[in-house]
Amino acid sequence: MTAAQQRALAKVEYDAFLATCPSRQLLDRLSNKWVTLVLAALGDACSAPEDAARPMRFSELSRRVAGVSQKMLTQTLRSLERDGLVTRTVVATVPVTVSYELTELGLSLQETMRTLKSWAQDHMDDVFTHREDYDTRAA
Amino acid sequence: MTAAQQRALAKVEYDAFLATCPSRQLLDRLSNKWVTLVLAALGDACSAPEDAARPMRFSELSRRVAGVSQKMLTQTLRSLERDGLVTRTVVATVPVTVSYELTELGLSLQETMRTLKSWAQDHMDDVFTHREDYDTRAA
DNA sequence: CGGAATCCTAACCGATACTG
DNA sequence: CAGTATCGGTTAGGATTCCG
Repeated sequence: MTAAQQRALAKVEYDAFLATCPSRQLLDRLSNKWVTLVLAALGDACSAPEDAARPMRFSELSRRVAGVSQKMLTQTLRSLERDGLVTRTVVATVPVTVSYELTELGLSLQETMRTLKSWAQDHMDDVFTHREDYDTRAA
Repeated sequence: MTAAQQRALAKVEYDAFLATCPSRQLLDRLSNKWVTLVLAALGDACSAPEDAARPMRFSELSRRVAGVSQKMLTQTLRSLERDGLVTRTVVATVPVTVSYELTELGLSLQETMRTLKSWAQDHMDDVFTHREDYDTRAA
């Protein structure tokens, strides 16, 4: 019996509020700006709904998620791949072509990530106002 | 004219994909495990829907978000307060009583954070399976 | 093009001690 | 109880260089 099968039988109740819960580590990895942005980017590569989650190349992602270093993009994509959220496809052209695409699992999370990104954009002004108020009050 | 008024007139289009966009910094702060857990905790303090977002005391939060240090909890709560996501109320008892509660702004984000936390819990087993597969393949 | 490997600094963050 | 302040280790993550 594999470890996965043992877990399936165990029917563990995960609770990220508990420090030692495995889902806490997962939440940890997901609560990361690059993870959020990469998943959001892979989710809305196109405006057309039918191919909203088309595969993107490394350089394309790099441009879309402005400011991300090569190292962080690679690292982020590797962890997403390992966790089964994205697939990595290599085409042996010269030079090599690598494309990343959301899996079904990744798709189910990407909606939340896009919501989070949108929230930040939509409420930036509100937050600015509150900060000014807070800083004024403190001074 | 205040800076806030100027921004309101400017009707800026924020885009967190841009490195210099203010919303990127905000997304950065929000993409943090303690922020996620604290907002989630403040959001489902009770199981009853009518007071699902009741105020919580510092020590209560500290217990709920297991493993958080005083320092990080304080720091997280301060930033959330400054950004207008939570309110901090001090009652001058002996010893002092401090309670935190989500604002309307915080409430609007808390749903997303709870979704994220739930996702991590619900898909932990999927992720485990993928990791094993990935690690086996690599070995 | 899409990385891997190295170095190095800035920040995060936990532990501890002290306070009103 | 609910913090503040300080120290110090760990790590995140940028810059650079090299490679198939």
